[in-house]
Amino acid sequence: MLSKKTKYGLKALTYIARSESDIPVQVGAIAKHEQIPQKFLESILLTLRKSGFLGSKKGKHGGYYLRKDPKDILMTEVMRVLEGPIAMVPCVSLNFYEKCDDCPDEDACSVHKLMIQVRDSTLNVFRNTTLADLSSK
Amino acid sequence: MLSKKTKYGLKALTYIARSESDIPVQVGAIAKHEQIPQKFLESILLTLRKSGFLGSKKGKHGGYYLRKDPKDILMTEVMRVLEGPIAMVPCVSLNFYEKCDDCPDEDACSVHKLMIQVRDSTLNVFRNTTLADLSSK
DNA sequence: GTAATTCCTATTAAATCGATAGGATTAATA
DNA sequence: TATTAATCCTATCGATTTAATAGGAATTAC
Repeated sequence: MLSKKTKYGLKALTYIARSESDIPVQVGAIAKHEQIPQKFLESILLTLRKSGFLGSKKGKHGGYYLRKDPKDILMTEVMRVLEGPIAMVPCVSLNFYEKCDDCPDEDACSVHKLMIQVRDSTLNVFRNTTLADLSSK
Repeated sequence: MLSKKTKYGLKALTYIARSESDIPVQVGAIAKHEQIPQKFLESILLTLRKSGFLGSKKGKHGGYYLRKDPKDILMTEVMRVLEGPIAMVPCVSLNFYEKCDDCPDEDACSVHKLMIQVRDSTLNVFRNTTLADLSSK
């Protein structure tokens, strides 16, 4: 299941990308239009800022803005920050690899083989989708 | 993340498929060879039996056996029984559809669009993989 | 200096997951 | 028929994760 965090994060990024104006977008506005609990959204945007997708301006008339062109923001990057590993099992993860406790031989493991395929097909989607694709109608 | 339940279930099915003999395979044997807690595995095999993948024989010399040829057991079916919906969000699920509470218009939702693509690419893998593929070395 | 906003940390309630416990039922076989 | 060995069934538990809330500190526009 996709976490609410990721869902909200993607919606917020899309919202900001669609706004296009120079003035920063406020959390309150996003929360209202996308029906997201404001305090929860605050923490999500904070993560997105700390990982370099967003910039922020504090104080009155503050808010968030994109630090890169939407077409340069890949879903692989966003998903890894919000949702974590793209792979369904750590033993096939490219960025978060961990060996299985059980499983003496990965190459003989049927689950391993299957999950590599799933990982690759999902990666293929995320690698070929940018925030610009999401925010175009 | 893939649940342990699914992981163990897939390993168990593979183990049974590889055994090939006519005598039923016992939970204890699977648990031992695949390093799965036996009581947990019992409950998983029970689900797989109730959903028609496995048959069982009770009492001494009892155990589990496949009810279909491995090449006729699709990953789509197995995954739905063990892991639940293949889609990452209910609003793009073919078999477990639910409308989002928020999201007035699915077609305008960026998450929706993305998750349809992920669902389709994952489905493509599961539809083209059978237990026979998993159990072949 | 006041109002509005982001920033930060901690906490909580609920749900899910992985595993365990304890026996009831069934069947082979000595 | 008694014993043993296996599946079957229900309930429960502890740990983890998730989604959300709380409360204020820091910063900035005006």
